[in-house]
Amino acid sequence: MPELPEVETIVRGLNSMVKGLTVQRLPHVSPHLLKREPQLRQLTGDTFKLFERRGKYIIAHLKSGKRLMIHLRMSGCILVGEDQRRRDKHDHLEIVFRARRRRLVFRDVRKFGVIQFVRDGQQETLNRLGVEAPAITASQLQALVCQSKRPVKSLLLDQYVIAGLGNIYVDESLYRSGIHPLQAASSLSANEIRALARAIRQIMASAIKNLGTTFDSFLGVNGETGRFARYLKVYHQDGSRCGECGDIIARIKVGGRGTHFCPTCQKEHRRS
DNA sequence: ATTCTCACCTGTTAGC
DNA sequence: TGCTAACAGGTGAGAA
Repeated sequence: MPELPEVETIVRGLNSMVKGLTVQRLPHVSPHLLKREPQLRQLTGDTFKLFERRGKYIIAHLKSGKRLMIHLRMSGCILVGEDQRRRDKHDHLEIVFRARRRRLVFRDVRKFGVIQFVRDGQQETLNRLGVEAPAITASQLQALVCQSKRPVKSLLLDQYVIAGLGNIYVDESLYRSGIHPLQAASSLSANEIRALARAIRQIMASAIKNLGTTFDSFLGVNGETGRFARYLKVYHQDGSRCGECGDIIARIKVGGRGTHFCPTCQKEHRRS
């Protein structure tokens, strides 16, 4: 499940492998992508000028002035290669470039991924996204948590509050800062807010450096796996022992999502 | 207004 | 052994 570090890894790969290339043809565009973006074939003849990331969105700037927005959701991945790979049943978009026999494939087992041109509605979504997770400061986080009684985990997952965090990195950030996922956001102490902001920045930086986390399916554009999985302390570690205290990592549901934490290191408390 | 729940989708896994 | 049912999860629409 690509979160910010995985998307950042892909964007860097695209800037190194696809930037400057012109689309020659689209040998394959799946109906379900066309349903979301009927104009997708307009990519033909256009040139990718630059790729950037906002939260978990990939934004491709085209020579025509159009911008293409890609969200990988659960299982989307982008693969770039030279060879004539045979088409996988989960490939939904195939782009062949004019130069260098290069081709790009968008593969998405669960079909949640979205590719569409940026129009007013999409621009509005981008505008509303919260502060970029790798850059969040304690004072920014303070201003965000004090307004909400939601469980801190739910708040951190809200892309319009903080952009880029998903289930893996939220669980890891809360563990590193010793905060219980169900703790009400507005009840966090000043120390906890400082620790949480620092944990988010550190974990984002480390995960980006390690090319993301491959838990089951994430791949970079070259097909390489992320290396951050080896540093996971709680995510999908339920039943194992906490590296700090030896207690058993627990798993609960928060906002409908699997949530992993150490019952000893992350205690819920009444107020700040 | 804010927050929660569910649908979307399909490969994997648990359970009978 | 073989099958079915539950599960995973990011987001947005609709409900509470």
